[in-house]
Amino acid sequence: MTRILLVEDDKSIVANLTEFLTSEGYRVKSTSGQSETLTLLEEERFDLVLLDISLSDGNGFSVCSAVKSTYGIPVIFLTASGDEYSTVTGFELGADDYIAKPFRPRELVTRIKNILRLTKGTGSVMTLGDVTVDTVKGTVSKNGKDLYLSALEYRLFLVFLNNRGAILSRSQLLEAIWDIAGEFVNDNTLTVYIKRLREKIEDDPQNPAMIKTVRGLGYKVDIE
Amino acid sequence: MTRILLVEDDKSIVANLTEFLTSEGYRVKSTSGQSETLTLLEEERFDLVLLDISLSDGNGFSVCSAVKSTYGIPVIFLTASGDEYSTVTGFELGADDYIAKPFRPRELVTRIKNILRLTKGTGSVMTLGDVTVDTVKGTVSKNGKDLYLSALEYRLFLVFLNNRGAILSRSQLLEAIWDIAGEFVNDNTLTVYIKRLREKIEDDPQNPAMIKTVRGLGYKVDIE
DNA sequence: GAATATTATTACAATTCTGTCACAGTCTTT
DNA sequence: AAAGACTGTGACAGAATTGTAATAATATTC
Repeated sequence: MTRILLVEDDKSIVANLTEFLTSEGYRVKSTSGQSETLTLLEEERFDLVLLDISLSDGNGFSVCSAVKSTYGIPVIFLTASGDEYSTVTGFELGADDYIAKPFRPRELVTRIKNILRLTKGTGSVMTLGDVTVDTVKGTVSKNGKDLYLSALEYRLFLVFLNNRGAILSRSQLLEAIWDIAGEFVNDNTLTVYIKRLREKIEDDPQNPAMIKTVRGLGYKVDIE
Repeated sequence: MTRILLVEDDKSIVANLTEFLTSEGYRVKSTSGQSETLTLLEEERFDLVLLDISLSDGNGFSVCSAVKSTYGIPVIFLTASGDEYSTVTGFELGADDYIAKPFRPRELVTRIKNILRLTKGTGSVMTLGDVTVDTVKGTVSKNGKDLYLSALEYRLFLVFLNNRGAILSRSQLLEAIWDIAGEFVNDNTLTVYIKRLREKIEDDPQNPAMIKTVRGLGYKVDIE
């Protein structure tokens, strides 16, 4: 069920669009003011925002940047035709698409589907057991609780995540992490980092479930 | 250097668009037939395809699905105005955007930039100026030379990269980075991090080209 | 079981990161 | 031009990271 927030002053457009989008299987809520919109966004989760630029109190631009940066929800601008400035600025503010009024409802739906398809791919979240990595934000969490990995631990973890099942040799791992300036580091350095990483992500670091030792060959990730 | 393939029968449109897009800094090649297009795509790599639907031999739809499935290059449809069928079908075939003729060249450029931004995000490598971020490896480089960003600097940079063009307020940025435990940090902390980040990624940190200050509002990323 | 090789752990300085302060700039308004 | 608000900078301690060495633990081989 896709939830759409329609931010629009014009009552007739609200009525028409709500009816049409609902008939297309979307769940629609509408607001008209800037503060009202931001309040509703805090209370409820939406999948997409349809945003009229000419809001009565302030303009839609500030709402757009707030929506994009805080919630990461895709935004489609509804704009008066011929208002090229709006188009350009809208995109620069992070809008994902815009459509000029008057528009055909069917085209709007098509654009909605398209944007949802395009933006879905941008959120890159990987999981290993109960550990989640958001590579877009650069954050790691375990059971919803945030973990703090240092820069090198983070990169080491990513190497494992992107090579699940493969046995990674010491030299491969060393190369992957410490290749920055062709510097040589102690071979044991890796061992220590493995330990530190395990201590942060494993339930029982002494009996690691995620990063397994393959004696004589290296390390590998077993589980999905 | 962004390479665009323009597939269009109308010679005057080809001439005009080629000139305009070239002046905008794009590299443009054009073809007119279906087979010619597919041949050129095999020989050369393009970043984006502008595709007229009404090709003389066969229609543009089959070219579109070929481009998307074989090469994964984003496609923008050029369509006759009012041809709603084209719009809908085009999107369903995997087009990333469409624009109705006659269109303003500037709007086309805006859409081109937008699509490149949206589709670039899905891959693992993002660029801002001469700085490249590989979110799969967790590495950052500038002109091919590796940069070392601390964990927090890296996350701050990612926030900017994923919200290009948007003005990000101090509180938004603070929230995005220091929200891990709901701890409160000094407001100036962000200022200092901005400075440190600029010192690592900017050519001239005193005159930042990537992370711009928007006085009274926050910061934003301007360039592509 | 003893010897050996491999991996794990602990501990330790050197370095870097992190957050804050005080103050120096800069822009805007009056 | 002066005042006020906002942003940038340098410096500073405390904390964390980073790499290494020494030592312990474990598995493998003989």
